[in-house]
Amino acid sequence: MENTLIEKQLKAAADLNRIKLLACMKNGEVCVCDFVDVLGISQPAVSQHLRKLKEAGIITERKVGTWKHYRLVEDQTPLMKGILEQIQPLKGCNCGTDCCHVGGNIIE
Amino acid sequence: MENTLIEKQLKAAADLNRIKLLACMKNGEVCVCDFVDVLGISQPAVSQHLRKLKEAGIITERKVGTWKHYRLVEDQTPLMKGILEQIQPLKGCNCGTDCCHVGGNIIE
DNA sequence: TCCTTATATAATTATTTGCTTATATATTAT
DNA sequence: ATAATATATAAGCAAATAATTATATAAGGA
Repeated sequence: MENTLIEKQLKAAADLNRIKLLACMKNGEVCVCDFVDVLGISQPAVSQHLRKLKEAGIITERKVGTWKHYRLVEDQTPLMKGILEQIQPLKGCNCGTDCCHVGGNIIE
Repeated sequence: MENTLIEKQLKAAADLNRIKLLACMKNGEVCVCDFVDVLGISQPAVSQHLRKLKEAGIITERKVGTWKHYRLVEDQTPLMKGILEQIQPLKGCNCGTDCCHVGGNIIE
């Protein structure tokens, strides 16, 4: 892996709020609205954090109606595999059966 | 490992100049004067980078006369073990037999 | 169609970070 | 003691980052 990608992924992960986002996503998909409560920051701030993680190739998204569900990509780089292993999953923030006040958070 | 330590170590590692410092130290000890040439930044800037790595518990130092030799700590956290594995050693920057214009860079 | 809801983008501001220059400290040599 | 060398710390500044508020876009329901 090149140093510039290493730097990009490290920078993306090196923020407490984004670490929490990753911790949430370890349990599965999460939608933006839920993150707002978890982090206590504004919705645009959450969107910007998610964009940074997405641009680093760490997460991906899926549109579900008006909502957007984010999740970790399956193929993590060796670097991110190691980092994600050290982040404890954070319960109670990911999409449940009534995520976004509708049902169904299963990836088709 | 706690999230705050994870964040501290990620932040310390998430900088291209500090990645290069770590890449140098993968080959062994390095002294501050050598880093200045490698990175093309001032001596105080190098000192500040090294301090950040030290405060994150990633590197340690050893005084040799007027000089200071820096090296990776032996006991890395699982997080740092994984990260360091992904950084390619950078040759030609670490202390050689005539490091700092004296001899002897062996750790006693 | 219009209104509401969920998210993204833009513009702005505040905070943090990384650099520089200047100065301080410590060790060695004269 | 004084001078020279290596490194650290302090102060100041510029660039990058993370937050906010305001606005835009897109989908769903009345």
